[in-house]
Amino acid sequence: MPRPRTATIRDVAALAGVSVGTASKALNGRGSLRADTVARVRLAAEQLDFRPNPAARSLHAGRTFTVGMITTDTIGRFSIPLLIGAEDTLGAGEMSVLLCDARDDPIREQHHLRVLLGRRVDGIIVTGRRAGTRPPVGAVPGVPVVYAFLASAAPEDCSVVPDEEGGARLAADHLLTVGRRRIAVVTGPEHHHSARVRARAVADRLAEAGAELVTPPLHGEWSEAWGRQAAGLLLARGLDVDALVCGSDQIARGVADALREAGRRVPADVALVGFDNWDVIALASRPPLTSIDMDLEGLGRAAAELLLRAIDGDPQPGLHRHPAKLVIRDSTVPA
Amino acid sequence: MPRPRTATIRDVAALAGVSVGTASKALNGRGSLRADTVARVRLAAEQLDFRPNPAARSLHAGRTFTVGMITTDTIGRFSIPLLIGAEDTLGAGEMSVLLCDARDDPIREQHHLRVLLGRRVDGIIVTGRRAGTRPPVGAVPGVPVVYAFLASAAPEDCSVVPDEEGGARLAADHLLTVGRRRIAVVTGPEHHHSARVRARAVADRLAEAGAELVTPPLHGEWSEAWGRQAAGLLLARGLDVDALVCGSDQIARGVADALREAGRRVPADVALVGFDNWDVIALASRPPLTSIDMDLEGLGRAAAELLLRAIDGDPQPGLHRHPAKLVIRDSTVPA
DNA sequence: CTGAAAGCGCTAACAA
DNA sequence: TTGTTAGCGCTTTCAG
Repeated sequence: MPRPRTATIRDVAALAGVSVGTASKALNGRGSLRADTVARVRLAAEQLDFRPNPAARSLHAGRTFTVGMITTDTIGRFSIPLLIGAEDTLGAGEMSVLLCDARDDPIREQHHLRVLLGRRVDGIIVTGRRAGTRPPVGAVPGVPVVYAFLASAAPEDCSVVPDEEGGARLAADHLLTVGRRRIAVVTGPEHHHSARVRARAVADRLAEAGAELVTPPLHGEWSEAWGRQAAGLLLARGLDVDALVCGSDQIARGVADALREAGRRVPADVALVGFDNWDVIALASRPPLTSIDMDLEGLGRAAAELLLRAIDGDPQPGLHRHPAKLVIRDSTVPA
Repeated sequence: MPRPRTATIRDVAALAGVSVGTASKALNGRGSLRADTVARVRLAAEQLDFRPNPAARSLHAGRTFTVGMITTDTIGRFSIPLLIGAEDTLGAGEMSVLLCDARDDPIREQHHLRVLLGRRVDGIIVTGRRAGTRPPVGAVPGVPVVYAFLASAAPEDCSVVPDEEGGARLAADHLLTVGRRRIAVVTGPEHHHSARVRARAVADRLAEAGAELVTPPLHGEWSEAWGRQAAGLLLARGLDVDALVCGSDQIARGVADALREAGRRVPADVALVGFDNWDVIALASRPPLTSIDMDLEGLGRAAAELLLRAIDGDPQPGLHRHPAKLVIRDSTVPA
């Protein structure tokens, strides 16, 4: 099945009546050529729909104009927006993205890393499911690596992470602004970095405003079921709470359901802020959830930009925080 | 920033004390060489961590061992599992995947197509958000294309789609098996291909069993809100229904919530089957949803296999249906 | 201003 | 059994 041979620069040169060298210069704007020569070559290239063979180009340039993206997060909820953002800014240049899914398996990750290096990618973006930090990928001689969403444990590596603390402060801020003072936190497992960081940030922000959490953070799973259970706990204790900051939209939605079923009104009696701004959850909730959006797509773009700079010889090592945004919906401010 | 030059085959040959041609043969098992020569070359390659330069290999072979995957579905809920499946089987060989996100924009799609062809990919997988068929991508001279999840409108193209009809029949079958006879359908928009196909398949299966739908399919949005609304409608009409097949898990979850809040028990009074087996929804529902799983990851693998065959000169044109699976949970069979 | 030729790293004829 | 060489498509000196 011989693919119709794509036009080579020799074909272009022949059609334009020049040598290959001249054709190359004309197409790349190198050297100095007569204007009409350039025009003739350009025309010939156009007619033949000439596309330079990237293999040949790479062979010469020592670059592949390709970056690898290796993700640990099989589920994809977090890596997808990241990937989209990264692909967007990389594709805007002439970079393409090689995708690898390591499925949370260090062996597979190492395998993919070798494959990517074998393919001579110009750079690598590493991402994965939520966690505080991760061990750096192995030795990658001369190929820049940017960690996105979760940071490398090596502080000199380049990492871009969501500003979870800032996001949590935004949530607290917002609740204070709408007049709430008796605030509690319902979040994920205590051993989970995000859960701890966000809870503490809320507490800190309240402290700055002269308030404090009504009760220590309630830790559980990242699930609606835990949200329902936590709401039950709070109600059973008879706590006087007028707002909750939840560690995820799923938790917030569970809380909303349980409160409604217990006859409490959201937000009239209790205002609710979620985290992640995961539309499927936040919009389906009754009422729709105010939520903190980590702007993962923007984070992906930022990671891609850092990688491009590193590839261009201008690395920006260290930890970069990407700001979160507050998205206001009915669970704090009724329509 | 000169990357530490990776070892070339010349280095290997020099270290092993042979010519490059011999080294090449030794490494690729070509020609006939003395065993100890082969061993010596292999050892040298090992020591130098030699990786053949793919650009050079491509230049010679006229292949890139790369396939493009171009997705229209920005949201990613459907394309992600597909992508994972495809990446899995492609990566198992020596193929890598170039990812492109067209964001549901024909212009971007065309752009990415040109980029992929410019990169001389060996094949292309096209996927996108749910719909019946889509216009074939433009002329792709000699590069095999497989459409996954949604079919090309051109019947001679190779497409792999979920067997939605079979899935819907599974749902009906299951309800009949657990003794339900008064069955209705709540699904997505009437103009939506999947909604129509699934509803009709349920009706057909019931007809085969000598039953019929209690009421014509209820069409609405693919949302929980519509599920709640539809349940309200059914209750208001006082219909005697003992099971519902829903067009999506979201609809099913909305139905479940509304039924519960109206005092009906699921599944004791009304059994519920969803569609998509989207764990976030199906598991969070009260009760967890029995659902039809389209096995998108398997579908992605199937698409990749078809593409590999086409690349190897053995194309399988036409429409291929990938079977769906029934996943039983509490909404039809209580724990 | 243009052409000829070398070379990027590798494979595959062909010679030895 | 091994070495030599041409050539994949392109860019880039270096001559002309």
